[in-house]
Amino acid sequence: MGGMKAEVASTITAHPTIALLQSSSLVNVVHGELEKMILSGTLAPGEKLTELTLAAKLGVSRGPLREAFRMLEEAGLVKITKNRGVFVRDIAVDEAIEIFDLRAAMDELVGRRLAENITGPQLKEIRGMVDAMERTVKDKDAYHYHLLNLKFHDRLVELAGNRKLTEIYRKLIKELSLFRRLNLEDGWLMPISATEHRQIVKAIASGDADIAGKAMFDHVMDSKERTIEHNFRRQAKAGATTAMDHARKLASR
Amino acid sequence: MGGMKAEVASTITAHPTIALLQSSSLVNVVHGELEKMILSGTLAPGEKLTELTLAAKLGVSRGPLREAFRMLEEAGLVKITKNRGVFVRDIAVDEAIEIFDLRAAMDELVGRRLAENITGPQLKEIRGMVDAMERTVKDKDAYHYHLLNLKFHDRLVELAGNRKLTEIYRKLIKELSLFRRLNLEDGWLMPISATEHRQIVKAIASGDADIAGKAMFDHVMDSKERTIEHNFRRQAKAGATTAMDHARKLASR
DNA sequence: TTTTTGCCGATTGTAGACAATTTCAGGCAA
DNA sequence: TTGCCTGAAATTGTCTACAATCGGCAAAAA
Repeated sequence: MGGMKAEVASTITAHPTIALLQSSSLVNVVHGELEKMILSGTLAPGEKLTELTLAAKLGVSRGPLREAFRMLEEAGLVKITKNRGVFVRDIAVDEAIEIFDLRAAMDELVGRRLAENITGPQLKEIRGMVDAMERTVKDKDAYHYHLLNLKFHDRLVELAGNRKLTEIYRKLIKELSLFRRLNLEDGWLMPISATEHRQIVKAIASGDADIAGKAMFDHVMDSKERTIEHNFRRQAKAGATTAMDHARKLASR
Repeated sequence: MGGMKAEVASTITAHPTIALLQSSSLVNVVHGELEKMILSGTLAPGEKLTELTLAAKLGVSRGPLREAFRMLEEAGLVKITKNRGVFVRDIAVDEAIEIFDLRAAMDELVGRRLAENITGPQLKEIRGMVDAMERTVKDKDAYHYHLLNLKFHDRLVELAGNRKLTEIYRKLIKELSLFRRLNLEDGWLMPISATEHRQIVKAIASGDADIAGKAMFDHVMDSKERTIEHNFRRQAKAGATTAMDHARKLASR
């Protein structure tokens, strides 16, 4: 009976279900759950998150919930106002522009790194992703195009091999998702975006850091222009004339 | 007495002391206090932060403290391990390198923006900062040089006019300060760094975005090389001399 | 009416209590 | 010695209770 413990002790990772329980406290679960709800729009920008209500809905007490709130605040997904409560954050146009500009600089770095270091199999992988995206364009499947687009860029950043860059990139993408509630509405720009993706891969494959960096940079900036423009059209339909001029002015930088 | 309500109602901000109390809860105060202690080294990398002990020392209960912990974790200053506790994070060399690379890309953006948009008074302001730094070089005052250097770069980022960029830049700088306590020991590179600062200002003043961006980028990358190199030397000598002795030795040259 | 004042319900801020887990010392057997 | 069990102490995870604050409503004053 004393001989079997050695194998157990040498096990680096326990059963996946056990490892899950070890890492996840209520705070982590609640944080993940809230993040999902916010990113999916179940909890809309501006919406108030009442502690007691949410705690009851999630089946936890207020303690863990409040800790999760603090994490989400630091991540920029909610805003906490003392004695008033927690609200899903709303990203204004000018902040979205700032994020795009920052992302462009980061993606330029990504392009440069990939041009210098990407391996054959990795190149094949991202080519496959572009192929998949083009198929969704043919099918006019805007939803899956959107998902693949997110995945494509996320993977590129990941392959650049800078974990801090990846971490911040993802944070920015999450914040941006609070700006564009247009997720499915941007189908009209699919073909353009898809073409640019081909060019990006080509530039990376060429091994020229300058060209690859510029391709990534330009792609993000184009994406910014299209998104802002789209947003301004939406607001125009809603009747906000002053905001529209402001948005256009900011976008023309 | 019925005529004064309009002015009162239109008052945006109350007395500063009241506004302070309105914005700062125990969580905010504790968070700020812990951040100061971590950044100053009072709480050293790797150190364990025990809830009960800290709560007693700060005079609060565990609730607010735990919320502050979550904020610090999200900011990358501490690491929380379930059922084990909270630890001041330790930045490894490879992570420091990643941060420098990322910072370089961001500062390149800063340089480009400043070259395009900086105003006369702003240019004068940063020239003044460079002057002040050169005076500390002459005085061999490494401490104040260090402070001015931080302030100089922070101000440049701020002047670039992208709040999201500023926010993330500051977060990175804080994390970087957890990478070995070299702060005061880097006096030996002051003259080089100071010269590069002049070049940066000159490049910005020229209005050429490419040149200014490159000046900023190169400066950060040089800084990275020097810091990493310095770190290696310190580790090599680590056995014989303490950090204090090492610093004194360098300063007395 | 219009404005103001005071109260009440709802919600958040903080503290303390209890449960669960880890850590570590000491003893025991191989 | 080495390894492992065991149990107590320390520490963290979670919940509940109480205090402080805010927003709105109704009654009183102008």
